[in-house]
Amino acid sequence: MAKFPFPDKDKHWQQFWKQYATFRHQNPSESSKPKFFVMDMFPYPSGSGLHVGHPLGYIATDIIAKYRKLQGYNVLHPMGFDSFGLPAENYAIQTGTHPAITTENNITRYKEQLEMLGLGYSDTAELRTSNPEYYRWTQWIFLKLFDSWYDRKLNKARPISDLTAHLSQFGTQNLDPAGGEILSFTAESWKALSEADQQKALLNYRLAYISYAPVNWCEALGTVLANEEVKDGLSERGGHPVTRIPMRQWSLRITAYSDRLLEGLDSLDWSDALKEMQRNWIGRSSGLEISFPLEGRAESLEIFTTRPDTLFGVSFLSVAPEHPLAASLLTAVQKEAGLAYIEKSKSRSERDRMADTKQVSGVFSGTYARHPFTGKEIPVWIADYVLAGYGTGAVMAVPAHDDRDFLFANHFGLEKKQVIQCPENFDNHAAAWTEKSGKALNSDFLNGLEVPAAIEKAIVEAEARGLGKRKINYRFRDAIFSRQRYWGEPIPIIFKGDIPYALPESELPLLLPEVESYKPTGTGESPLAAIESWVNLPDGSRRETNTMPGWAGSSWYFLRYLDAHNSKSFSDAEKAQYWLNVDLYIGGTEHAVGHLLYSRFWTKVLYDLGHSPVEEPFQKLVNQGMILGYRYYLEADVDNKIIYGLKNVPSGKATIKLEIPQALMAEHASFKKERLSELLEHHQLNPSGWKWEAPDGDFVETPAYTDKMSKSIGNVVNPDDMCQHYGADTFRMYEMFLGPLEQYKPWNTNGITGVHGFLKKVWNLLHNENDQLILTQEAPTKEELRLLHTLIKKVREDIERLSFNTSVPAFMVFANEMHRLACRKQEIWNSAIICLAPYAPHIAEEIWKEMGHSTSIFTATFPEFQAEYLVLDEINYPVQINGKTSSFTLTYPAGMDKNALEEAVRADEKLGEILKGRELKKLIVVPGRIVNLVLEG
RNA sequence: GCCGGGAUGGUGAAACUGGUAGACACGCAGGACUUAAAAUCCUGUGGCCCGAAACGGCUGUGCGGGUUCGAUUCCCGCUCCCGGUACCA
Repeated sequence: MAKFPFPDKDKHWQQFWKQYATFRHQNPSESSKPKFFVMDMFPYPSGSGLHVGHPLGYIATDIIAKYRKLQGYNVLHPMGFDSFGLPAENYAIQTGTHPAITTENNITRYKEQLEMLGLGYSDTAELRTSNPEYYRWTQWIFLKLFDSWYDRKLNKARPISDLTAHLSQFGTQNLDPAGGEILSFTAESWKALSEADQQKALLNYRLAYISYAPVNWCEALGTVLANEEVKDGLSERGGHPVTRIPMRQWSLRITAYSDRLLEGLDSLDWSDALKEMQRNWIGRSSGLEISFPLEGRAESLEIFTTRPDTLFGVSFLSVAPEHPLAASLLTAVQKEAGLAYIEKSKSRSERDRMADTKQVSGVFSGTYARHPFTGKEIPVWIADYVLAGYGTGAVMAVPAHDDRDFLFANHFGLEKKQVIQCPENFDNHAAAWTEKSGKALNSDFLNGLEVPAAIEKAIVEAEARGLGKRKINYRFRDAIFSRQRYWGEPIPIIFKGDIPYALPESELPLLLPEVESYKPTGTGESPLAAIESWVNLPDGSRRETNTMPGWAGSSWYFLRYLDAHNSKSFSDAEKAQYWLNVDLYIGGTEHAVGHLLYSRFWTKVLYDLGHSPVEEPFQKLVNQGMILGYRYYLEADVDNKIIYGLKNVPSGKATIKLEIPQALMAEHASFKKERLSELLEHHQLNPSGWKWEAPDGDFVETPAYTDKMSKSIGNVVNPDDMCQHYGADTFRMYEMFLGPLEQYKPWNTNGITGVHGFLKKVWNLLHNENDQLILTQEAPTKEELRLLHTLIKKVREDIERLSFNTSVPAFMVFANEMHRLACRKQEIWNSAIICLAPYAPHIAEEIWKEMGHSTSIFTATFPEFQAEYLVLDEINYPVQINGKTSSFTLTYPAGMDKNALEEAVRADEKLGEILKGRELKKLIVVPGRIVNLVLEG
């Protein structure tokens, strides 16, 4: 028998591809082929390397890239590294190793692993975000954001110079910029402002602006923490308390793009789930903003509601404790209780407030407002279920038609007035009728209208009477764009006094300076602040010491892939025109509302400013599922006497459950038992030296739980081992075979032998005992050709719809059939090996070479993969069933008429026998296979 | 709570537009080769029933209904699981 030479040969082909740059893309000027741009969400190179979960998406993009190449496309399939980030910085704090060194080592390791899997990337496109040649352009884009404002009239971003020109000519007249405060100037008053005041005003409109936002401050560590570093209000490292304190921050005005980010989703080929996540995150809701005049005061209280149809059911107003008017609303009688409540709300962390959402709390302010329509007195309450940050920070409460208001009214015994008809069987004493259906009643001019019509009418009426206006609110907030950290892109800004100025483009890249210590400064500023010589400039101005957040570099990297070494521009316009947008992007759902929203935002800004030919970066996006690791537990009933270490143990028997490491599952039962006793002791459940003894002397293995693979859980399966043992091709195919790409699935190494066996079977069929390829020049039979074309069709269709898992069985069936027929015909196998190449590139290359080719299989184009091959037509085929006429779709190769097809079916040996002399009533055929056949009688 | 997705043998799963449910693989059982093992190959394998066997019958895609000549697929009502999100007015 032939000796299957894998994985031994893997390295050879990986070297070969590298040497000949097989997977390097061609620039538009060098190629007349159609383009295909496919990419993965690039990794952060962590210290622990890849586990078997990571490559899932990488293998999928690699298969489609190789397939497109064989199809004749100019393929760009790049890989890069998101190399700024916290772990390397934290490691630097602990060990003093420069993050650049750690990062470099990790990238080296990642690249080795990626190469080991036979993944073919375009070498000239590789990038890393921490490279100055890269972050130079990240800084450049930041400056573009800083130098832009959003014109809501034209619905696009424009240079600040346009704004200043308008201001000095017309003031704020005819101007509708997205901004923080609404400012108003005449041309004269604008020109009269000092330079500093003008700059301050402009900061209100820039797409990158300064704000004061709360950060996670940890006093004990003397540093600001990222959200991921805070667990349950304590720092992840050390477990010190964390408080929220406001700090000067850069923010990006992403909210200006809310509507365009929403609308853009419609044109994208993304999953509904993902689009929905982004929609929810943006959280657009339209309604009415209306003012309630306050009794005996000049001010009014502005509230926002999405249910203006229930206006006549208002029984009180609620304002957030942080509302600017909250304290001033308190009358003398209510002052003490009210202030105490406001104080208490302040001290409660956001987390605490969220934790007990079921708890109703609030206090009456003593003040009344007047209902804008009825003039009725409405009490004003202060309640922490109202969020200061959303809408106006004040709401109208309609207990009969809102759950929260209902609970609140119940708790404080406030009035509930029904204004929307609810079904008869609905008990409106037990709950609020919150459905947006039913007719309005007790509602003056709204009576009799259905909810949607009533909403509309109420808004129109409020606007007509000058009481309020239609308003759209977003849950979405502007994106905070600074980190008080070292290992990130320096922000290219200089402060003169407290006014920020852009660093001149000629001074980019602003290099990240060396620091003596990576430790936080203790003041909350980044370690950069400690470098006096860097921060202070000769003219007395100071540099910004914040750095950019992790998502800065990843928001535009797809643009850099096209032109990774351009030192003149961030990406060449001609190349961008040719390559964009990305045809397929594969990555995890964890980036659904972060990276994917930010990169859409940046792309839109660049598009508005004329730097990007497309408005949406990623046309088609697929979320690959995660590969999970198993967690094993042993479960046993034990006597509660001996487990007093556990809390809340019920009397009598109790069940304990202990997690045990994966490696242990393979061990002998008696060893496991011993080990369980050890674990019990380790967990101090058995301090009295009791020996494990379950009633039947045994324990129960619970069904395995699955969880993310992580080093700390110890359920990581390493791709290196898999590749060493079975070879990269087996591993690649097995990862695909495991199940649908999008699905979450546990890794189970057991099945891998099936895929391995298939590849060996192919090899053994084609080689003799002396490892020589034995192919014959015989003409293939009809059956062999049919099997081959079934395979080609299946592989094509599956890859086109990204269903890689169903292609693998097609290969197996084909191999089994060829084995059965002992088919070693050159004509058949030449094509079959090309089909196999995207999945098992190493084996395909080896056989290809043995067939006498001197160049890579991937430099070939395969006509059978091209569009015009196997074009199918359809006809409607009417049939009589039980006297009724139905029609069925008949699919057949182009150029073949119905009669010819039926003839062909009848000509089939077996079918001919069955069909002889009978009428064909129904026939459903796909090429090569009859799906359904109904005969008379 | 709300939004999205899902449930098919012992296991991972397939079935593309409603058309032979369970392809393919793992596992298991039996067999061939072998002194033996490994490797390789062959056969069987949803459940139940009849039968010496070939053949055959019934049943079966989470549960209950419906549409249809025909439903894993479409519709209505449930149960459970997974993911996202949450005092967003």
